[in-house]
Order: sequence, then C-alpha cells, then structure tokens
Amino acid sequence: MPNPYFYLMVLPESFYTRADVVQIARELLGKKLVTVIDGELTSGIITETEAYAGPIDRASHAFGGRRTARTEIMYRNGGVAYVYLCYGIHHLFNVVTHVKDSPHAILIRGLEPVDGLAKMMARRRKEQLTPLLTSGPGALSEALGITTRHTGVSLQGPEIFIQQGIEIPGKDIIAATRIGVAYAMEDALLPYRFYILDTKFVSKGKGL
DNA sequence: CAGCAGATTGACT
DNA sequence: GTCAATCTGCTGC
Repeated sequence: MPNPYFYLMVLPESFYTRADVVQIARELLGKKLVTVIDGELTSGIITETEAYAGPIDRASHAFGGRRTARTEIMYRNGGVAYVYLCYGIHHLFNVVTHVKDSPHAILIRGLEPVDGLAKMMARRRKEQLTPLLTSGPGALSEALGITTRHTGVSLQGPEIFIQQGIEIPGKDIIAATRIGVAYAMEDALLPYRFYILDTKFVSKGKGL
C-alpha cells in the first residue's frame, strides 16, 4: 500500500458488486466504516461480519427469492445499505452485494471505535469506553446513528461509506457459524461468520 | 385478523 | 440464567 491516500480511499462500487458474498464478508474485516449523521462524524474498524447468501441461504431474509417491502433493498445493485428493525427495537446494518436481482447482504456485527468517541458514547448512553459500545449489530448501529431511514442509501456517501482500513493477515481471521440462525437448519452450520482473532469487539452470542 | 418468532440487548433474579 | 421491549412478516383460522 504505497499510496499515501490508501487509508482514505472509499471502497468503490466494484468492491460490492462482485459475486462472492462470503469472500467480501471476509475482506470487510479491517475496513473502516464511517458515518456522517447529524453533522457528526463517527467511525470504526470492522471486526466482525456475517454473509447472507441470497435465495439459496435459509438464514437470509431473501431465501427462496422472497420479496417484501423490507427486503426489496437487497435486490438492488451492490453498494447500498440494507437496514432493518430486529425485535422491533434494534436497527441492523447490512451491506448489499452482487448485482441487481441477486439479493446478497453482509451483516456488520462488530466495530472497534476510531472517530467520534464522545458522540458514540452519548448515543449509547455510556460513560465509559467499553467493548459494549460497538459490539453486536444493534449496538454499533446505535453508536453510528444508523437507523432504518438509511436503508437504501449509497455506500459512496455522504452519510455512510466504507474506507480502506488496516490489513488483517489471513491467520488472524476466524471463520465460524452465524449467530441466532438455528432456524436455518443445515445452513446454520455454514462458516459464514468472520471475526478478527483476539479482538474485544465481537458480539457475545454463540453460533452452533 | 390473531398469534408467534425473530440476523438483539440490557435489566434483573 | 430469565425476560421484556415491540416492528415485520409468515402461518393458520
């Protein structure tokens, strides 16, 4: 990475439109997720992701080609946000990948805070900087100010974008089963969850 | 249309 | 470890 602007580079749309959602989920580790919402810049390094492989994945909201008002965003061309409400309370942020009509998505589950610490703590009503600030999909969305109103926004900014970040060696990437998808039967066993070895910023839940 | 489960979190026993 | 919070969408009457 000789380019001095490497760390500022916003990932181009071509990063997201590729076909292999599992590979993209792996590559997102170490990248920097940035939001500029309410005039406040907040960001963090992505530490945990999960791939959802469209129509053939029983764990995906788009399994079997299901289309609803909520999932329609996943059928768009890659490089936009899919944010949905879970348990009626938590806003879960996903990155849409592949091309139009191929509903792949990657759930961002963990983040190591970098910029806008004070704002993130205020949004999360925390006095201390603890891993709980941005560990878990609902928690990081709240810290970054992401809500369902951002579903469909472009990841080229200006509100949400992802920059080139730090290089994660292959030996430091752990593959595991996804969390909370026991209902997906055999697909719950797929190693579609990735996180950085030894990071404190991973969700507490366990896979199978 | 009622009932229920869910890609979760945090408060409490 | 248990449980409530409360929106979306699926299932079944």
